[in-house]
Amino acid sequence: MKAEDKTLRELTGYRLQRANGIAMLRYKEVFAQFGLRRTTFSCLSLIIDNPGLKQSQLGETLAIDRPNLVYIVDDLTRAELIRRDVSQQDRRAYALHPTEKGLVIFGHALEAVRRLDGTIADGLSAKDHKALIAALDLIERNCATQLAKP
Amino acid sequence: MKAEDKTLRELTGYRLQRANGIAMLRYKEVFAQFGLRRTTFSCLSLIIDNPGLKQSQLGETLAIDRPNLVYIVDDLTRAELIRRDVSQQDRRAYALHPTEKGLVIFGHALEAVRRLDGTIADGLSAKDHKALIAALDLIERNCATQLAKP
DNA sequence: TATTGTTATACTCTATAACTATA
DNA sequence: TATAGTTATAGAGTATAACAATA
Repeated sequence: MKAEDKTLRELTGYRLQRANGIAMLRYKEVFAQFGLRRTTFSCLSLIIDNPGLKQSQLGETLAIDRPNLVYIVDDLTRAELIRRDVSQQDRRAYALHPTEKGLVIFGHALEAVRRLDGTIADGLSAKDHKALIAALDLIERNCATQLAKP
Repeated sequence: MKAEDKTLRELTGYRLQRANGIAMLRYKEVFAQFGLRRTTFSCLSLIIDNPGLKQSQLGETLAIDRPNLVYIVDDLTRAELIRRDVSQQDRRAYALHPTEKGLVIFGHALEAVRRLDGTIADGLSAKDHKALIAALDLIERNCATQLAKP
């Protein structure tokens, strides 16, 4: 027998968290099929879109603290999906580049993720889907400015 | 200099995860003001809405595995927000009830969470907000049925 | 001095297997 | 045998402080 969550159901944050929680389980399954996790998938995508990227830029874009990137980048490097070259401009930093293998695997993973993306939003009209994305962006902006205040 | 996330931006899951991630940081701040965490807040809410609830029912409703509930319920009990009475019908189970203190603290926390709920959705019309909730529910249902298949 | 990446560490949430006591 | 709750443990993601090398 399930319990009533009527108080919680009135809260936008609760709905957001529930939808995100269960959706991420589905994405996790897909990522795993390619030896990836959510974080390694996102980082690989960014490195492909921005070859030569530094870890600090990766972290800034994805809101991942620098210490936590170390393991993620190690993971991608061990899997030979990216290589780390010492930056010519700044010998403290690494320039991250995708390998051939990284490009191929990411291509397949992205295809599968896009398929999943379609199924989780199945039943939403194009217009409603656009409104959903706009609403999520608004929430992100509202929360970011509120966090930035102090 | 931030990196381009143009590939990721096309993905519904990425938008959902970003919005949820940053929103949960805001909720976390509010919960902390009342000595709560996201999970203890949700559980306390359910126990108040369903006095006498068993842990197994809590877990079923919130999709929290039974082992993980032990610490959550311990936490609420230590804080004297709930009490655990051995169930009369089934001596293996505990009937969970809010204490007076639990009711008062939850009341204040709920008020603050509702205020935050308003601010994170600030800029959404009532109609758009309703559409957002409907879209999140649809995603949750789509993902649940897909997970249930196997 | 400030920044890049690193190490060490800790907290939260989640996940599985194996146990106990009741049913 | 099945269920309620527990213990132990491990995997993820996230967070802070302190350090070396470089700018």
